Amino acid sequence: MYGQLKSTSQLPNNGSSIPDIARSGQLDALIALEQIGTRLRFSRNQEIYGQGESGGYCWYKVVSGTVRISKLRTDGRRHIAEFCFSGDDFGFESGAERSFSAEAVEDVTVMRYPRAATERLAEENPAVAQLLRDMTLKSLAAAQARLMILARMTATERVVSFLLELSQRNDDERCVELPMGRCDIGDYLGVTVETVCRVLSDLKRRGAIEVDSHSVTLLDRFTLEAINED
Amino acid sequence: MYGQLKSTSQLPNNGSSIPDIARSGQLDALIALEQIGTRLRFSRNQEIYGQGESGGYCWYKVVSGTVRISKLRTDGRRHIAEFCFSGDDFGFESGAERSFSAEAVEDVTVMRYPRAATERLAEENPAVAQLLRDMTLKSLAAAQARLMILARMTATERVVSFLLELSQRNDDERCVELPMGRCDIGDYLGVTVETVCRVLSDLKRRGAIEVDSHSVTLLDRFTLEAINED
DNA sequence: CGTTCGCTTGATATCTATCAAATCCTGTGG
DNA sequence: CCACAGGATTTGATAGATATCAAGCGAACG
Repeated sequence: MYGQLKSTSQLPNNGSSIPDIARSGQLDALIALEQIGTRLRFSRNQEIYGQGESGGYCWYKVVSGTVRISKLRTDGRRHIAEFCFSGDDFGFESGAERSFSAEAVEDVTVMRYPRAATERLAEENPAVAQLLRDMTLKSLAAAQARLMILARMTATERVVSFLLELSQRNDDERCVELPMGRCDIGDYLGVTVETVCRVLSDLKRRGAIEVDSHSVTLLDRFTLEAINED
Repeated sequence: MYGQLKSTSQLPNNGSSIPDIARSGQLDALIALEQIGTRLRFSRNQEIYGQGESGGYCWYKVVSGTVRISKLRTDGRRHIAEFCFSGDDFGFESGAERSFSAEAVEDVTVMRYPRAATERLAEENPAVAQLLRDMTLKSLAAAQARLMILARMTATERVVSFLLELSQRNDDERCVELPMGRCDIGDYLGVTVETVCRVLSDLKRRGAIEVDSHSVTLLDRFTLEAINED
């Protein structure tokens, strides 16, 4: 669906033609970015990049599959900062050293973009620069929304907000795929695996959802929205 | 210390001189941004902008004082996403509508920058664009670090990480000023006021800190760092 | 001087983590 | 195709942490 686009004619990669590129819009910006990317495949649980790795020198886009961005603390506690699905960008970091690691939740294909080339492109093409800013802003908004959830919500509210979030990213509003395990969900929501299971079972008992190992069907959206209110 | 700079000669605001501005570096980018800002004052608890307000059309920088970025849920629970001290930028949002409000914790002076002019500047001057991206990236990193804290840490760990965070932003490493109330701290850390008090009292009993209503002295940094480990 | 608001402490209730065990999947090899 | 091993999921019992409710204290302010 995604991947390396072939329409190269009007987009020379050398930096000598600023005026040409500067006039292109968001779409051309996207195409220009595609040009400098490499397509990569990772299998289940394989590491895409590791915490502490020196390579803050690129960023990524999920082509297909699911990626988790996580951090392991010295005491063994793990936190998942984000799940990335196809179309999502990840791997932006300010420092040179990665403070998170990225792993494939299931078999995954990603595009990797070198940072230097991206910066160059951004310098030449304001539309690219704005695109990058928008991507970062979007990530920021998502992180802040999650701050709210983790700060104050109960386990049930967290799980429900997670299910509703996933359902909004889906074509099918009723059936939510869960490519990640219960443990991943727990580490994402800041609760234990057991709590995730108990909440799911409880929602099932109440008739709000149907649970399967790798998918959930939202039966009573009204109840779920009520739990999630706001 | 901050404020509207006076050295205007080489920085015309009309958009007709791209080459001139395009060659300037980060410092000039900062100066260029200062040019388009307005200085404003707010008194304690006064609203700088409100949740739901249409004006995502500007962003701000704290000149002096402390600002809190918060969100009020329909059920009355409040969450503070961020405290901003002098030098900090705030108010970046992707949507047109504000999803958070900003209020003065104490008497505060800020610079306000209109978004349209900023965007124009970013389009003309790649250094400005990169500066904006870096600011956003910095906010993102801060938000993700806090995600970790809120997701998995105990009340004591949260309070200690808060104190250490504040002390790092201070000149005086030992004495931490607390311009915000205990309730604000609780809403920032995702715990109740009572819990904040209890943790502070406990740390005091253990000899790790000295507590005053509006300041804390870090007596035993070793113990504090140990609690905060990682 | 009294009022009010913010801070602190205590008692209890509630929620979630932890520990333990049973059951269900999934992939593998026969 | 089936049996089996190992991990993931689910459920139960209990302990621990924090919220909630309640009351006392203290400082700022009219």
